[in-house]
Amino acid sequence: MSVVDILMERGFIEQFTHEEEIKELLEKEKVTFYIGFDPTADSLHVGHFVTLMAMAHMQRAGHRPIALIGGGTAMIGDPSGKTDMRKMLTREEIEHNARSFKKQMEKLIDFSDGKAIMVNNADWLLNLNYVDFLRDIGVHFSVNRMLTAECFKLRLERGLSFLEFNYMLMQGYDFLELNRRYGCVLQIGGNDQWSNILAGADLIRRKEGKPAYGLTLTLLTTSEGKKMGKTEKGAVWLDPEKTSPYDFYQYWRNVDDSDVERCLALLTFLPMDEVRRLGALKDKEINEAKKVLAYEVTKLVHGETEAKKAAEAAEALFGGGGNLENVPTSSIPSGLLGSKILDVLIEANVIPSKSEGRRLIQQGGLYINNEKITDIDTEVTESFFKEGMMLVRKGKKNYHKIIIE
RNA sequence: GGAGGAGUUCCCGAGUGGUCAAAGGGGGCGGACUGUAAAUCCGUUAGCUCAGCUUUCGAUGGUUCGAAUCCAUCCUCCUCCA
Repeated sequence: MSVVDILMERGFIEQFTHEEEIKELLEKEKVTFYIGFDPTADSLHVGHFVTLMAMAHMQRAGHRPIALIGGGTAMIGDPSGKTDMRKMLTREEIEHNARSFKKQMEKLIDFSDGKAIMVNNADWLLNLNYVDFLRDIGVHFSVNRMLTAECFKLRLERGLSFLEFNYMLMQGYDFLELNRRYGCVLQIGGNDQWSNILAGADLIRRKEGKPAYGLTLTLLTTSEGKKMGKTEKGAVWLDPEKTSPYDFYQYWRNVDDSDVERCLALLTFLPMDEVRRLGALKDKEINEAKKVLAYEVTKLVHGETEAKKAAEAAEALFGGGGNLENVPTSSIPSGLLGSKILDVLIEANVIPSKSEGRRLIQQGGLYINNEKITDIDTEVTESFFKEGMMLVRKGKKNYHKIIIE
């Protein structure tokens, strides 16, 4: 079975520039391909994770991935599908973010012995000479054609600066540069990158007279078409400091029934037979599939130890009994004993404001040690702490363990 | 460069001197129902010492007993003309 078959079976691929040729190429040769990452945050999120998985599948099949950090292009900002212009980042921020990305990628991608490469397009983009670039690259781009590209459509209505309009040339040039430097012949990206990928492949064909290909990956969306990986707290990050392994686990534990199979296929390495079996479970049964999904994805991102801890904590809280050791914990200074419950919860970061806490209690959503709190003026005394800890439940499934420092 | 228009609470979007912490929708949160799911229904959604008070409608000043609403300046964005 070729990688393409694997990727297709698992539902990764959205479109190809040249379907048959790509299949043949990937079967016969070891190919160098690239995927771009915008270093606009200091961590990757679950949206990137699909891409990482595709990259990992490719590498396992013997191909060589290039992770391209868009240090140069981030200074421009990709207008595709965005309604707003992107804020500009400093070089220091970009470099910091790139370092974080690599650490996260190493969980899935083997960078040893040049089996995968990370490069930053700032290396060639930042020193370009404007006129040379226009004469060399600019000539090959037809504005008429660019204007018809899907990715500019929205922005043509809402406004597009010349700066951002150039993004496509930059990305196209990246592909050309990678082709020249590393023999990279394939670009992979999210489906929103289609126009940009085409631009690059075309450019290589024109400049070098050599074939170049592209393919796009499905964007991780729910069955309703909404982007996945968004929570009330924002994106679901791969960085444990930004999204704790427990929260990360819970996110996948709680996906919609209808998304389970898709997620298992895209986000784990489980064999497809198993994926289909789990995805076919009905009603209560599918909870088993969700546990597998949560465990597997957490294991890939945070490692086996963390995944086990998260699963144990969830089991203890929701399955009843068990070990509460790994439940998310915050601590309060002992001086707070005797204070009102709201002050304690604020200190422990369970609630963002007292107003919200008050509302929570009034609506009957706050439990301490599984007893509903009805009095706003409840004082937290030592008797609330069993074996040194107090279990707070906010709403139906939000647990916090509070200990005294 | 010229002429118009716009900037509202997490998002979209009403509001054009007091009854506005600001309609409506989305999202979020809480509750009911459940399977730690979805759908549905109900409540709620600036902060605080919650009776009351304080800060909020691009920014800064001003008019007024009183401004998101009027005036001035500035910033940002959009449209048309060049």
